[in-house]
Amino acid sequence: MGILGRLSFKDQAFKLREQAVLDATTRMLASKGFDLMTMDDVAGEAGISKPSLYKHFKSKDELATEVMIRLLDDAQDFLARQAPELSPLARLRDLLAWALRVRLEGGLPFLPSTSPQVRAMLTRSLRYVSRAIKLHKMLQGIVEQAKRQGELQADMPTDVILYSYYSRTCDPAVEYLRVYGKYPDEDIVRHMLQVCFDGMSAGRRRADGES
Amino acid sequence: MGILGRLSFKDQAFKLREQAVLDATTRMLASKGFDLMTMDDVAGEAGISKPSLYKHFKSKDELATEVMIRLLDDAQDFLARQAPELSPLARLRDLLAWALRVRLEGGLPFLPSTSPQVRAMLTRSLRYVSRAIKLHKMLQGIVEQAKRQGELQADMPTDVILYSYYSRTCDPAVEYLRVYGKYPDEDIVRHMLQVCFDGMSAGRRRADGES
DNA sequence: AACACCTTTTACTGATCAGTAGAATTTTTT
DNA sequence: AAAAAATTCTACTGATCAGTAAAAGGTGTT
Repeated sequence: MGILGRLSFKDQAFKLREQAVLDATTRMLASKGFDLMTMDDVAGEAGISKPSLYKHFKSKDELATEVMIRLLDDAQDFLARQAPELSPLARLRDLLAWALRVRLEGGLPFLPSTSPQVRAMLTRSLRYVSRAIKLHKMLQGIVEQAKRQGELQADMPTDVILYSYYSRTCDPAVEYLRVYGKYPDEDIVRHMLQVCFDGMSAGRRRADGES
Repeated sequence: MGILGRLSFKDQAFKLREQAVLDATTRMLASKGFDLMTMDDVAGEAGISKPSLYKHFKSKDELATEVMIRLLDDAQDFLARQAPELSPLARLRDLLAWALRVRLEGGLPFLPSTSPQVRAMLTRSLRYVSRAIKLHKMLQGIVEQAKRQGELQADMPTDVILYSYYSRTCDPAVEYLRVYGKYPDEDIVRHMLQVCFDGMSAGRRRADGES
């Protein structure tokens, strides 16, 4: 009777619509933030009705959480696809550049720095937390490698480096540079990377790819 | 008839209560953020009733704006009181350390990085904006001085430095270092300053007070 | 002690918004 | 083309919360 075929076909269409909803949510979260984003907004932006939206995600929290999970998965993918000959520092630079470009293209900040309730919401999701931990451990490994190879300051605790690194992905300086500084996107990425890795003080030379 | 005396006495009590309200709002904003903070919260925290609260501030927006204005005034005061023999870079370090300590003591992040609507609310307030501009110009002068004296990277645009500097005052790394890293406050301040001015990369020596 | 002023309490309005129910309509399948 | 499925539309519920009104209760002033 082709039941399996029919179901999988429906499922495919369903999944496509689901991705469209996630895309719409990403745009809305980036532009209005979680609190000001309404489910009517999302439904309108995705081109479906609110009741249909609830067929996909059973609450606003779940919807936002899934968006963040997809973002973490994308980051994980990016890391996995990096050229293996890159030095640890180059990998970190590369990932941060990717995250900043995602944001500049209307994507989301990576980290739920925004508000306490959003952070609480995410930490309630096991699926989110397990992915965050996995990514964290991966980056921890890279940072420690970079320290051993003399690319990062060895006397700076790894978690200090990592938390600062994460914070750069949601750094408000990005928006200020775009809105008030009127820099093109690539300049913004370049400057953010330089400030992140080299700081503001004078008297420094970039060590780039000295593997 | 002592009318002036009576009025000024009442006024004094009124102003005292007003400061208490601002303190309470600061705490609530720091803990729950603007959206989750209710006027009942603030009234309760300040120990007065909601209608009394509205005798002081005619809306939630105005209340939050006044808190931010007071914060900018405090920053301005801090700058004005700095020892004049400090080098420009030392002044910047000093001010950032102050801002971070304010936050660690339960104060507010300096910058409305939090949400688009909060930023919009603030930019609608002339009193806020004029203070922000004044502080910005002051810091701009200090940064340019520091660049001329070779303390900051001269080839980095001043606005890039400034926006990154502002962002450090509301950097979520602070909270991560406290909650997950369990560092004492002074270590957090020290690490934040080091990351801000020297970056993460290796091969750098601190130039501290080389005026 | 009487008065005037402020504050509190209680209770309300009106708006917004998450989430849902059920009828009408479109699309897909056969 | 008819049947079956999903989707959309309209309208609703219930909760939250900013902001307000008006009566009741304090507090200090004279």
